[in-house]
Amino acid sequence: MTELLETRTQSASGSCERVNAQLRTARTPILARMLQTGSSVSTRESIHSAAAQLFRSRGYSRTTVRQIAAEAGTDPALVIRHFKSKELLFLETMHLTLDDEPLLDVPLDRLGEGLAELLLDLGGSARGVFLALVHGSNEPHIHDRLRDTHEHLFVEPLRRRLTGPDADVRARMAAAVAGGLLYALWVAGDQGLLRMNRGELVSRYGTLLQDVLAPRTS
Amino acid sequence: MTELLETRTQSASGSCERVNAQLRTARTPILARMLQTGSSVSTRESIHSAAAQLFRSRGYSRTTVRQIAAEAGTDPALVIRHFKSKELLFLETMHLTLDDEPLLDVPLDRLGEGLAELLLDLGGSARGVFLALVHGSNEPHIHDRLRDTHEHLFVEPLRRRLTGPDADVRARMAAAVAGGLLYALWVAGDQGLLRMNRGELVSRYGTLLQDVLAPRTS
DNA sequence: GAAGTTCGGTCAACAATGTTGACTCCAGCT
DNA sequence: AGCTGGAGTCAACATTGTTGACCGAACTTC
Repeated sequence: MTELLETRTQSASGSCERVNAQLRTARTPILARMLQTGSSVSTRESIHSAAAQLFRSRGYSRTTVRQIAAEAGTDPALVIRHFKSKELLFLETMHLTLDDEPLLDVPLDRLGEGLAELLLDLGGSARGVFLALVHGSNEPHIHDRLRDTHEHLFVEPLRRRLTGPDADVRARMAAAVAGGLLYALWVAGDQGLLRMNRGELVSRYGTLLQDVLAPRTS
Repeated sequence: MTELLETRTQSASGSCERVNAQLRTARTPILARMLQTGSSVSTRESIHSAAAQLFRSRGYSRTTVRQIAAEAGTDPALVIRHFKSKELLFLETMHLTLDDEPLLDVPLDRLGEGLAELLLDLGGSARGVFLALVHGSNEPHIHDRLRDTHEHLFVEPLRRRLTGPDADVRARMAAAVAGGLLYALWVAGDQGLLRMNRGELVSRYGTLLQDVLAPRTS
């Protein structure tokens, strides 16, 4: 019964990295063992990538250590042995970074538009990591991670481009607006915004963010 | 006598569906139960309020059915028997509402400021419910609840005050900005914003929201 | 008034979860 | 050869949400 469930789950989530990982651990044990510490590195790697994929797609509470172990082709106990706990494994796998060059390259009077484009092109794995962090941030350590992420993903790059006594406040407000867009789209799932065409959303949010970053003196 | 009991229950709970459910279940024996054991209705009530408090303060995943039962002075099995599951109990207890009269009373050119004041005065139980919904929205039904809440807590009251072809878009963007403020303060925990004095935050966010709701034609 | 039904309450159990400890196995060093 | 240390396996633990069996009291029906 359990095997049936596991194979079903595995075949349902067919992934190239998973097959490779399994081949690495299962098919070439001799070769792997010959290299230094043996299959330790590669199983650790398998666990890491399996956990990253599962946490991203199913969130923290809905992915189980046994699922991770099955996906990585190993034992639940080994998952805990390598990374001390499920939470530490989560923290080690869920990092949200984005290149801030696009934000630093664009001229200052187009910073809002650049940020809007950046946010609305953000998708795929970034969405999964962001949602996993937000949903999991009931746990104190995950909350800390989300705070740090917000700080050095949004606030710091923006503040670096601004000047004046209230640069910090403007950067934080723009970061809040940026986070609010991701919140509305991904967390709350505002269908009205989701159905808008990208161009108009970029334009409207671009000018909005621009006004926050460099307010017009009316 | 029955009416008296019912009104008491209603005023204590404050939810239409719940009252109907109680009327359905507690049809006949309600009077005698109150006089004799006094347990049936009041246990349900105890479970409800204990669950509400625990969900608000500790979130969905960190509060356990056994904790709720202990707090209500009853048995874990009874918690499930009254409300079909932990998730349904959560959905029945976690309602986020706010009086929208303050938003409807204020003149249109002060709507942004009014909303900003409303948001920044929001605290206490509203914070707990909001965070519980956001954190728990990994679960599909809780996600639906959060979407509905966002829609008829922010979007609808704002759109009702706006006119023009893009009223819906402006309302949704303002709602996203509002949600972004709560996200930055409560979910991400932006220390810079948290440490700002309330007056300046109200002022800055007031004009920001006002610009979104009724953009200045520059 | 007696029998039956219903419903709240209690207890024990279940499967699934994260985690730990005992044990095996094998490479590399002394 | 013998020892050490680390990777892997297996069985167990406590805790979680949830269910089923039983109990007792009260309302309904005869």
